[in-house]
Amino acid sequence: MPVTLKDIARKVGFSVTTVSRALAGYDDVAAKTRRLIVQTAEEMGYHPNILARRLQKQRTDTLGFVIPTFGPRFSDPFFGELLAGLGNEAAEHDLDLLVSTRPPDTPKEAQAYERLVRDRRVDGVVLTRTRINDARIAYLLEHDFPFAAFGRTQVEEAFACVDVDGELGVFNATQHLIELGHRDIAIILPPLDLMFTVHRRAGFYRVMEAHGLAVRPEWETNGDLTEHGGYAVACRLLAGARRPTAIVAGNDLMAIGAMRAAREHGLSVGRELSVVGFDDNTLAEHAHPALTTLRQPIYEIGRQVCRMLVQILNDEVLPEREVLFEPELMVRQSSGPLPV
Amino acid sequence: MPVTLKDIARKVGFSVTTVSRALAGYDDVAAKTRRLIVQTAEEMGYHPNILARRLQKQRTDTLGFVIPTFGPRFSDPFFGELLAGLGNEAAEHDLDLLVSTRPPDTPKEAQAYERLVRDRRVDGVVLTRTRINDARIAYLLEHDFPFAAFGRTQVEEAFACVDVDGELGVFNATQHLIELGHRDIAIILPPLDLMFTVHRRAGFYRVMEAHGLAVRPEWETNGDLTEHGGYAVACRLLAGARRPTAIVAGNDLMAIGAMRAAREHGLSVGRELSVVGFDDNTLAEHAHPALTTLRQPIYEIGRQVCRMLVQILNDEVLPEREVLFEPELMVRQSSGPLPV
DNA sequence: CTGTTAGCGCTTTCAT
DNA sequence: ATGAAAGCGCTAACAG
Repeated sequence: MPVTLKDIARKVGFSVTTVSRALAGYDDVAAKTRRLIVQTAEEMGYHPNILARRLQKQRTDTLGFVIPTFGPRFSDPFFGELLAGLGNEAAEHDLDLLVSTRPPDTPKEAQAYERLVRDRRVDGVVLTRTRINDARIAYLLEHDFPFAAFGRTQVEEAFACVDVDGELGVFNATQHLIELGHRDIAIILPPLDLMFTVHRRAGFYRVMEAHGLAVRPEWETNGDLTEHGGYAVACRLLAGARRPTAIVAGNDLMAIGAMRAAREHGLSVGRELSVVGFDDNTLAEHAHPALTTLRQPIYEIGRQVCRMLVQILNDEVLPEREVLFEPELMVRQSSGPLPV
Repeated sequence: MPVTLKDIARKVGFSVTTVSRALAGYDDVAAKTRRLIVQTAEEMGYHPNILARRLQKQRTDTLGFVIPTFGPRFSDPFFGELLAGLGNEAAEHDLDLLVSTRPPDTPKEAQAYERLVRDRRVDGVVLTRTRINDARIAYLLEHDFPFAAFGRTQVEEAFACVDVDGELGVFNATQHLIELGHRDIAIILPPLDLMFTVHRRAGFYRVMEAHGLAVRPEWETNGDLTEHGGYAVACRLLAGARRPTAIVAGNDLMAIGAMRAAREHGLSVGRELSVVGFDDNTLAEHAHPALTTLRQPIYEIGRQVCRMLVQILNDEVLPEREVLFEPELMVRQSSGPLPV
């Protein structure tokens, strides 16, 4: 049986109240008494029952995070890094992190959020991969539940979020291709319901237009953010009558799939076909050829989102409601000059 | 303010106790009363305060999982998949999953476990990457705290665990290389303190001996399980006076690093140098060349470990204390016949 | 079948 | 400076 306040109180001959206050560091306890209590607690190996404390304080001191997964194999290293950032920051604030994995935009996912919110299992939640019409956000807003998101959205109400400037990123990456001489550029966008697709698509259109290039409709495609998806879409792209000379992929995983497709079509990546990705996950550098991509500081983003959520929970005013990071173009060997 | 039992009791004119029992499904409540109560609870939108319930029951209904991470970038997709298995199985038992990320075998990691165990934040924990002298296991055993592990170990006491037969795996993979004609085989083992290194190493020695081949000491190396680590070790291996014709890597990430090193040394992987990995993560299939590796059913393992832990928590007897999966050799293009 | 009473372990008025 | 008492919301032993 663990030691309770009552046990200590009995031992030192003071009331539970006084023991509680002494340990909590209130200043209305005699110095001598406090010393005695603190030392006794130490000796007895006292550790507060957090369940009791939580009930009393009506706070769980826990944050929730539902990771969007497709199959059982949630492979994107992206989430691992985000999770680490979130968790480490949470730990610094003495908060626990409750994690579950659910397929996005499904009843199962909705249930996971309901569980967190209406059963009050957590004090706040972190969202990622925001969607254009995001039921999660609507739900959280409606229930006035604290949250912060990695990703902006289009709802009226303002909420705390962190994002990477995907429009700028794709603009820069595509411009890099154009500077290399490419004109026939295809894009494999993420799924259309995702918010960051909107930005990346906008960046693509903006840069193409800026250079007087047309976006060929059959070259604007969508993939599911997996290697397999990228591979499949790239196969279609390369099987067409007219082939693009460069492909902008919505993330590194799809870029890797696209490179594989290129090889199978007998194209040398970086020479006959250029490919750029987005994320700069650890694979990118070690892929063959090394992948030109846009670096997102995911770990930092995780920390930042968490920090904002903590501020909300502490009723602090956020210095800025929306924090935008700039992706950094990492030029490697998967992109090269247009062969003449 | 959320609806409480008291609110319902007041409304229906029964005591809190009766309401509690009716809702809990006890059969000592009049059918009519129960119907009234259940319906009223429904109408009022009642949801139990789980904090109160937890305090009363002295159970958290939560499982803990500390992911071993090195830098901030915990990239191994391995953990993502394990997490999904764990979390989904936990959800089916109505348990929450508390996750944190800590560098293995450090004070920070020890603190994370103490937090979970002595603050009673969870009912049980899941371990992964067991170590030869595993302080975590010693700690949990000493405190009689329920846990289940992915990975065996060498402590006296028995505990519930799931593992993959790494000895068999490496035996088979290496045998595959030998059958292809390879004699000069190097191995990049995981760090020496990890338990699975012991098994994989044993498999390597056993198969080499079975074929009358010597293990050259300078070809038995260790890497840190990252692409970078595999790359660095392979570079050393390939810079030696005498080169191996095949490399067995401790996991897929290191194998990918090794392949990169090979390319930089002008070697064609699968022809001039064969490489095999371990895990079969999603990259393996999409790497270039596609990686020959050993498939571990990580997601299933996650579920299994969780299932065992749940059984322990329910005081059920485990059908088997140790569950061993067989890895499956996936032959792809990174391994090929020894060139003549 | 239902209610009374007690208690999980802690925090927090409010007296003294 | 300290203690008594109440209460967070729920469950459970015991009466009746």
